[in-house]
Amino acid sequence: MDWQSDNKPNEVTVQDTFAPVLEAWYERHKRNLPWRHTRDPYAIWLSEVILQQTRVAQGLPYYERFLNTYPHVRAMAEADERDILRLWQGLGYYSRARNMHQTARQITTERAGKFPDTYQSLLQLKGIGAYTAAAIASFAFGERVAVVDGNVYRVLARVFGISEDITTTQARKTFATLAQQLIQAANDPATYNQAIMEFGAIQCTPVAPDCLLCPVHAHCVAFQTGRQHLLPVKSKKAAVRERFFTYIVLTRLHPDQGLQLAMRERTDRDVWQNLYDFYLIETDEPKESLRELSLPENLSFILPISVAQGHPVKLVQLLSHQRIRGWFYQLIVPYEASERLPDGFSWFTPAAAEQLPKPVLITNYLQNQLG
DNA sequence: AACTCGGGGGT
DNA sequence: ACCCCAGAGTT
Repeated sequence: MDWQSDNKPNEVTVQDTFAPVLEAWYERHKRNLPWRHTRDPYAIWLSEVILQQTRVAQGLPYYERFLNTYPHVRAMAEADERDILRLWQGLGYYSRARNMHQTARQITTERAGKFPDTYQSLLQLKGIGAYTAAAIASFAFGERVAVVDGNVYRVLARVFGISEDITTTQARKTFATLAQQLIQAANDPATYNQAIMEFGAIQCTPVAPDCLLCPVHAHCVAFQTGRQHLLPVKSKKAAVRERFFTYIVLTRLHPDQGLQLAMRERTDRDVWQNLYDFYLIETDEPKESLRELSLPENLSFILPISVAQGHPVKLVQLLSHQRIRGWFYQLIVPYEASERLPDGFSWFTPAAAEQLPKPVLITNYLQNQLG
């Protein structure tokens, strides 16, 4: 007997008991997380943006640093985007930080710092999609709107035996509709939303779910049919793209400030937008030396008069969708010629470079070279 | 609907 | 290796 079986009129169905059971489970098992002790929509919004596609353990220190640095939305609005990105450094998906900053400014200037307080109005803001709007609306304002995140897909797919491919638009509708039905029976919408996500994170885990101690296993289609490991169904992703980055690390010796590095902001519509790196030549094949490269015009002046420093440093950065192999050549530019840098580049001391937002690959290189 | 956007942790 | 993570924006 599963929870999809026929509902007779005037009979308590499992759809009525699912939410209260999870709420009860939550009160016994919930973790103590800082954003669960506030109803400040700003703090909740911040936590939700940080936690998009990010594990709690990874996001937690960022949440604390952001809230300390920018205690309210106006403080974030008044910050420089560069400092926001620097604080975000290492979290990935940097458009989250840019959109968050834009939304902070909009709320500060157009709404006098007051957050929208409904699901629909929250949805209008940059960086707030269906999940985040539901999370803020329920946690901060008590609206009865169901969150649907990766945990919810997994829990509902298993308990209700739904084998639709969760990457399809049709399946998203199926799960959203079911989730919205289930939250109707919740004692408290905010608690229920927290509960189902916590349940997915702790009990109904992707691998080796703890079914024997699960409070709903008697009604779980997946458990009753031994299909826990087969649900949810998710089509495979595209292969990882291989990229080859040759970095020309131009350096000079400033008479007063010592060593400096030439860096620039990445502005292309590509990975690491608005982060800083070095002069980059990308090739579609690995290049074993500088001689194999056809060097661009804007290096033709500076390169021949510069002095290469030994062997290149080789580092690999693995992203979810790309594998970037970086070869770093350090060159020392004669100080007399060092003002003629390619467009967009400026000189930074190591201390100044430290303050710039950078990809992890670049941070690792600087760490290796400068200690 | 398909693609793109990071980085880290678990198995 | 592969999978997943309190997803969203763009094409």
